[in-house]
Amino acid sequence: MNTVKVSSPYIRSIPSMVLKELQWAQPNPSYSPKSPSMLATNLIKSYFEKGSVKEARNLFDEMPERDVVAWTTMIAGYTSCNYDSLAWSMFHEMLNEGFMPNAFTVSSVLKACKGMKSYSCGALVHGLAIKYGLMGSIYVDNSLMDVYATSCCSMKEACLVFHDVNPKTDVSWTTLIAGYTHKGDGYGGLRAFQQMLAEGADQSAFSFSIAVKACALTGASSNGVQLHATILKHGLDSSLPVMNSMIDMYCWCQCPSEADHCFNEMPQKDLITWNTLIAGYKRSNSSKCLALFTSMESQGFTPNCFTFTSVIAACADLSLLTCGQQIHVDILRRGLDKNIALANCLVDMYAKCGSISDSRRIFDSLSYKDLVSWTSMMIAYGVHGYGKETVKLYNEMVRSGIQPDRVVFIAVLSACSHAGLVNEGLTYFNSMLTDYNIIPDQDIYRCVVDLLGRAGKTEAAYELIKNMPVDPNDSVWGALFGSCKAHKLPNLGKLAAQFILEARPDMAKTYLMLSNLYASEGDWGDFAKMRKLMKGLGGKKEPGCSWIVLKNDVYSFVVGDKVGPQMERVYEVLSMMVLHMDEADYVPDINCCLHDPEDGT
DNA sequence: CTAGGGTTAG
Repeated sequence: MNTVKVSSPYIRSIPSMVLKELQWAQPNPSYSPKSPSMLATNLIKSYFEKGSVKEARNLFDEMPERDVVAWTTMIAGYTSCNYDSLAWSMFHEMLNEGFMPNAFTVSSVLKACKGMKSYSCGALVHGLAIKYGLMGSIYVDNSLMDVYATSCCSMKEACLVFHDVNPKTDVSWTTLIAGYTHKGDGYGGLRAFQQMLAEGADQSAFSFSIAVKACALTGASSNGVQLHATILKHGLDSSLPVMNSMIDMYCWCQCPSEADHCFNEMPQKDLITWNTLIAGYKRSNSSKCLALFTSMESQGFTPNCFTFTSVIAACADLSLLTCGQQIHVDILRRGLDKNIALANCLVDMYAKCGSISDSRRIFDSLSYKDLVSWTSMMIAYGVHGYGKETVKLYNEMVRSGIQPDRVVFIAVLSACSHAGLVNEGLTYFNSMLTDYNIIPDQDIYRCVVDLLGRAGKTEAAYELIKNMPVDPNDSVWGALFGSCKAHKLPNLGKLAAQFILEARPDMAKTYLMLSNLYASEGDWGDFAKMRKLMKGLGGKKEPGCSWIVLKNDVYSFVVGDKVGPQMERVYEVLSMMVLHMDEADYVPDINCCLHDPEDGT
């Protein structure tokens, strides 16, 4: 017999080209299918590999006989295409039809549990793995650890599993380190990495890249520098993930020249290399972020959603509306506008560049809005002073079934405080505590103190501070100080200022306001003391600046600017504005202005 | 025949 029997009902959905391949392969004597479904199983796998999920499913549905391998292929295939819940229901169906899962099946379905971040699914499979005697398979153990690390808030469960893995492989260690690191616990990740070294486990590019990521999270470069040396010693600097991680670490640890050095020395780069450095510079030097973006295409790299989110955020930081609009066009041209994270970033950019109607247009165009979309739009309204709109949006969001988080409450509370919606704000604060069990942190307290303080309820704000479960930080006291200043409560103000200066002795603004307060009371001794302390800070305080974009150039101004292009014209316009202010009987409050008493500016 | 870990945004 030299042809494949094609009478099986499931074979008809196989494309004729593939059939030819199969017929050609058949005479090969080494080819001996172990089960009747093997051909179909291999095809299912290749369908998944090229993303043809529907075709894979059709073929599976038409198989007259399915074995555990076919089922496992379906489960693993769905997961590899990010259809984790479909993988999970496949597993259910398989059990219902009486099949016994093997180690392959269990590790595949555990990967689906990880994708769903489902602790309960993971625990259920854990139980089944014990029942079927599959614990002890290194694949099962490692993937179970991974599920627990991803789905539990602590690493306790993952560590319990890890403890019993024997022998531990570099995969086990990498999974453990990644568990801590992905939770944001850089020191936990580093501790696990050190333990791994102490136990003499094999080191790989995998474990190094995640360990370097852990260093990035700690924000201190000392560990990272040591790792860098070890990586060079092991010759692992040829691994892109390792070096990309290294660039990221140097950026997070404020070592831009080291990040540049790694970047320039890399003989090969990928898109992630570029994106990592671009994202790093977005946080420290937005102009350089834009410059890198401009040069990446000439080096043969095509920007993606990651690139654009950084670049759009850089435009937002620099308030470059025209630049942001041009890049937005680029995003539309490349069809990336459906990416939700990027769209959220655009909402933020337009708001920061003063074009709130564009923010709203993008927000409305989203077919699916996530928590960040709602938050971005609420913050956009908030900074523009549209408190009522923020509150409206909050209510809409809750109605649409999205659970607000800490950041949402910061947005709502600060919007309420700027719009004078005291009672609404307090209602949301209570709802946050009782309906959503969010433990208020310093930022939330600052918002509530500000809410009360702006409304003139300074004493109530002070009472709240006194009853805080943790020691209030300088920004909480700062909110109270602002209220004391606005509502002329010098004694409480002095108290608040003392607390601020205790935590932040570098706050020039606070010394100034405090000295003005002493002056108004005729307390010239304390006045002089404050001025002296302030002078001691030297030029540490960065002056606030304004700027204007003309054509493609940004012109920025600070107080007392004497040189610069067309400065005479600037001062001309300035004096005209002062005239207008006088005409409108506007008396500016210069009490909070920073000025140098020496030269009278 | 079927299974595992790492890097970039928000």
